[in-house]
Amino acid sequence: MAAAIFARKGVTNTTVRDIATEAGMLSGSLYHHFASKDEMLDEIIRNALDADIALDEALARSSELEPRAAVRELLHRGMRFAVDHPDVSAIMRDSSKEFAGTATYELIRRRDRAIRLAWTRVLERGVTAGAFRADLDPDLVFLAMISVVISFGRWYRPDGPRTMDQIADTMCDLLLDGLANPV
Amino acid sequence: MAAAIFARKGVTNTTVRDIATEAGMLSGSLYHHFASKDEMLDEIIRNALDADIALDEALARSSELEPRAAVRELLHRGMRFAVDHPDVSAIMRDSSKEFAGTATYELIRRRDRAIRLAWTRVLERGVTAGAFRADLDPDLVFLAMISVVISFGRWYRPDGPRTMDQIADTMCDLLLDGLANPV
Amino acid sequence: MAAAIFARKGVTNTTVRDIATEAGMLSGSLYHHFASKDEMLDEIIRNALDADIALDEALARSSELEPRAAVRELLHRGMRFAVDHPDVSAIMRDSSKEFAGTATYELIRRRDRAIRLAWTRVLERGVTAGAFRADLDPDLVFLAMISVVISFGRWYRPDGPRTMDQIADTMCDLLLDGLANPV
Amino acid sequence: MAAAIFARKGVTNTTVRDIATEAGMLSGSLYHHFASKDEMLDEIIRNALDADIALDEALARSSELEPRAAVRELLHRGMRFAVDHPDVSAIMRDSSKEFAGTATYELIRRRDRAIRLAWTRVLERGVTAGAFRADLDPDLVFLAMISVVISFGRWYRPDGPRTMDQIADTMCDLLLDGLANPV
DNA sequence: TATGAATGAGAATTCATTCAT
DNA sequence: AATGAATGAATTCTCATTCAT
Repeated sequence: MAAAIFARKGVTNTTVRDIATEAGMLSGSLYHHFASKDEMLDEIIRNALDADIALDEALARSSELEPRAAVRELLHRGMRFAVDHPDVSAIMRDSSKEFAGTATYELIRRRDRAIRLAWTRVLERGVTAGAFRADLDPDLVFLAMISVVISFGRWYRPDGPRTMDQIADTMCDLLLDGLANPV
Repeated sequence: MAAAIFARKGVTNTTVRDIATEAGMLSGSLYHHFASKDEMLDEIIRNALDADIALDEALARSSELEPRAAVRELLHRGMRFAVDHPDVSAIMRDSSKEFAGTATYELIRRRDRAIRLAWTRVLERGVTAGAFRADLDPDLVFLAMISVVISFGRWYRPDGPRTMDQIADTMCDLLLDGLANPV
Repeated sequence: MAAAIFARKGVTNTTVRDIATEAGMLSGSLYHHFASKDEMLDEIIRNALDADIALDEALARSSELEPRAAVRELLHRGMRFAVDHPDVSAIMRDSSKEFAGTATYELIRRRDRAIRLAWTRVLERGVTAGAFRADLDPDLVFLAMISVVISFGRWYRPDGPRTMDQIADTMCDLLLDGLANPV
Repeated sequence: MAAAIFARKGVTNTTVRDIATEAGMLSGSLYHHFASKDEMLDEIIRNALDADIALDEALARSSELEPRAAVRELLHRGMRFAVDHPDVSAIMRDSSKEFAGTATYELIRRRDRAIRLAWTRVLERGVTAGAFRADLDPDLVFLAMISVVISFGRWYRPDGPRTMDQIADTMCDLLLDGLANPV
């Protein structure tokens, strides 16, 4: 509820009164449920990320999938999060600068690191296995892929013409095999 | 000067006093030079975009490059803008929600449309010429590529180990030919 | 409360802090009760005028009084308003220029028109009935009488030596029969 | 020049920049001609009133006119001032509250007293001479007449259908002989 | 739990005034 | 004399937060 408003207007531009009105009460009443606006934000972010971070960290350790399938898995997972938590995705993508330096922000950075680690493992294993090209800087490959996932949340509409899975598949096709026809 | 602070802290979180202090004066003194905070932002965005939009609109009309070269050109152009105007890039990427509905925002949207049109033309011609795969939804290809360009501004550091051109080239290699080794 | 300060110092010269201090609170606290300084003024004016305008408009339509009695009635009514709403009278008389162009100002002009219409009807009927001189420009007669009513609010003191009714009666005597002794 | 702006917008609502712009210079440049905004106002008022006050004070002492003619003279004189000094009239009528307590304001009050004195003398002599009715409170007669003069400046337009002298004559007719037809 | 009144620390903006050039 | 940059105090308004009821 508050998450949706944070996502729509940005965290700073959302007033406590905005949230209270949406919740059908007065702004002072919110403080019976939350200690502060910051705590509301923190709870929203934490609820969405805690399970996700655990998963990412596990993923970085295990993952026995074949390289191409692993890439597909990671891309799907990334997009799935944006679909499951559209508000939190929007807040992290568009507003996180507004709370830089807070514990909440650190949580987001921890997740970013977990994701980077998981992807890096997958990309390394692909190269080692000969499935992936060795001439591409793996940092940049990661950045390209995560860019697609991050931006996905910006334009994806659940009621649009393509399902998330179709989109993820197409993006995988593009990233794995390229836009160009083989010569 | 103001642009850098807007970029670093977000537009709403930047106070007029922040800008004035950075400029070595008191907040009221700024109004000798600008009519309002909004006007300051508008001038910053407009200065950066006016020339760029003209270029994008021209590009959408002409461009006789061979498809692969055209994709390289567009990616370079996009990243070049982020390098030349890092603050404006950051503001547009992270803060534009904060001034949705203003004339300044409309300017940004106009540029977005010009860019989309230019890319779309290039991708269509590539498919027609047989250079690009016809099985990939061109909207999604565009979105993948623009995602890479947008996110590029988020992590690129001018004093980093790779030049912008190297990064752009690698991203083109990836997007054109794919991550996977041909079988 | 706010009305008295507006009346004493003028609207522009009254600060929100002035009003808040008088009300025993801080300036920001006023905004719990009013959306803006303008709204405060508007409510003050509107509360005083709404009923009065209705009355004036009714008066312009009906009124079957004998001409001399009708003039007395109008003069009494005008002065009565200044006595009942001394602050609003003062604001309208001395400060209305400060909010020219607002909806509040239009309300005042609407009342002015209603009053002029009511007076004009009375004066016309008096002339037709032969009770009033036909050689005096009725516009000027109206302006003379309304001038007396408007200025009345400037100097009348409720605790002064004469009651409002006495004053109104004297003014009627003067305006109806003149200062000079008949020859 | 400044007087016209003060008159139109009110003193407080007129900025030094408004005046400077009208004078074709920048606000700082005005201070080579005037020490302060207050001084500008003071000079404007003083220029108009100094001669007038002297005249009023002389009038209060001398004046050998016959009572009816004296009333006509005073009314004409009052309206003449409003015609000759429309801006100063407007400032005194509408804005003087804004500078209550200043030396400039005292000057205005001094003129008010001189005028009241002159009128009072005339009215007293008229009653003594049997030309004016003795049953009308002379304070109120004065207030009625000065009200007409003050308000005159509010609505008089030099390019209107009636000249000032015609208006003054009609007002004298009304005030001296009354609105009602003699019975 | 909820209300509604109040707080207090800013926020953007205005404006008379100063002053070096 | 005029400019243009800067000042600093004041103004309206916002908003997270508190607290008695």
